Amino acid sequence: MAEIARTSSPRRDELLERAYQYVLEHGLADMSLRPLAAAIGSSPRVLLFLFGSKDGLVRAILNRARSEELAFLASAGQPPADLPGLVQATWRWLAGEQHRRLLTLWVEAYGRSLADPAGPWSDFARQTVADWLALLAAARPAAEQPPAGAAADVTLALAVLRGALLDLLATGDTARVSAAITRYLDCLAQPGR
Amino acid sequence: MAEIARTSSPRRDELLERAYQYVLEHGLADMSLRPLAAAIGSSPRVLLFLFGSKDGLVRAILNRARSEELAFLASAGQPPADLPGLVQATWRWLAGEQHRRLLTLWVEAYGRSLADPAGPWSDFARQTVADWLALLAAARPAAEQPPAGAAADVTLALAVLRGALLDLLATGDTARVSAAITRYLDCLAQPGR
DNA sequence: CTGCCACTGAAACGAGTGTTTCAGTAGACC
DNA sequence: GGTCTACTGAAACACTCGTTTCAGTGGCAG
Repeated sequence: MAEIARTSSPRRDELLERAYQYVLEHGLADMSLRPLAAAIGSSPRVLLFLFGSKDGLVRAILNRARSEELAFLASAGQPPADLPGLVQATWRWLAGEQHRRLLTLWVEAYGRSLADPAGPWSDFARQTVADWLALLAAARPAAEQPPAGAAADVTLALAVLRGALLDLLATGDTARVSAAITRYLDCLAQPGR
Repeated sequence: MAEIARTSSPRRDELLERAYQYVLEHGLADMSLRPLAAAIGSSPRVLLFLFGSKDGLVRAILNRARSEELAFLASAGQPPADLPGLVQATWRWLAGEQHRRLLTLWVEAYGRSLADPAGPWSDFARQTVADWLALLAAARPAAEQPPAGAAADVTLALAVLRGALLDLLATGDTARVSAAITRYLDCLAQPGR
């Protein structure tokens, strides 16, 4: 009979946190229960008991990752800023060394989510696009900016940030990529349309 | 005794092409030899004989995908254009429905390559960044453009294209994402610095 | 003491994995 | 005909996988 996932419990929270750290270190792709359980001081039996199935565990880990992202988004939006300000703050966060592994996991999950629309990843990609667009769309509009074309501006800002992130994660060349962001901000600062 | 990979042969080329098509359809992540072999009219025995190992097969498939990308890059650079022209041509290619599956595979491989620097993917991410930067860097410079800052311009152009691609693959919203590209091109057309 | 509860250990199940062993077959070249 | 090369089929090997079964812990409430 299939195990039913516990919705929450101290032990579950603790093991989820450790599993999350383990996945940040080793990647999601070839994670499997026995090595993971051994590394975090548990057993496959218990993981299945607490999360229902491996897919349930993966979903929980992905949600854990997303919550870290959402925490930043909330803090970034808090003193309301205009679009350039948000882009700058977001890039500072994305480029931080301490977020490399989270963001690598993010790209991995994004890729799998696109390639395999079933599975525990399913809506991961669409969901994070929505999360980020929501943050940037909340930007305080510049005075002379007409609302028409705002969607394009926000989409462009998101594209710049994500594209730069891909480059940074592959090459580690912070200087070059940050210069590109600066160039984009110059562009935003231009007057007219 | 380990099988040695054939470097090339008619049969190998034929099976590689079919395996590539199969992977475009089903993704790389949970590809395995027996189902693949059955689908393309072969057997695990033969795939191992021709490609040496599963990793060898994956490497061959990834190279096959890269060669499709390189073919476009070569054609795109051929009548030398300036940066906006290249961006426009590249976006037309990226946004084409017929390239969706190739590009999805591309993102999946990119993610795995970042998460697992060993394995058959190893340098996939770094390599494609280099491929694309090379194309864009070959852009005919605008007359008044100083060479300083060219690297930033090229990196920004690449980031815009890749970020837009991520968005497009997840949402399928061609209109919104293409509008963002247009907005970027407007930006490029601005005079000054 | 008796239930109940969240949690755990050991072992097995059945299926699927990449890979190897052995034994071929079809065709070209001498 | 004989030999060589390219390719192939069937079966086994030695795993690992997610999951299940069964049999327990220790602690806390009544």
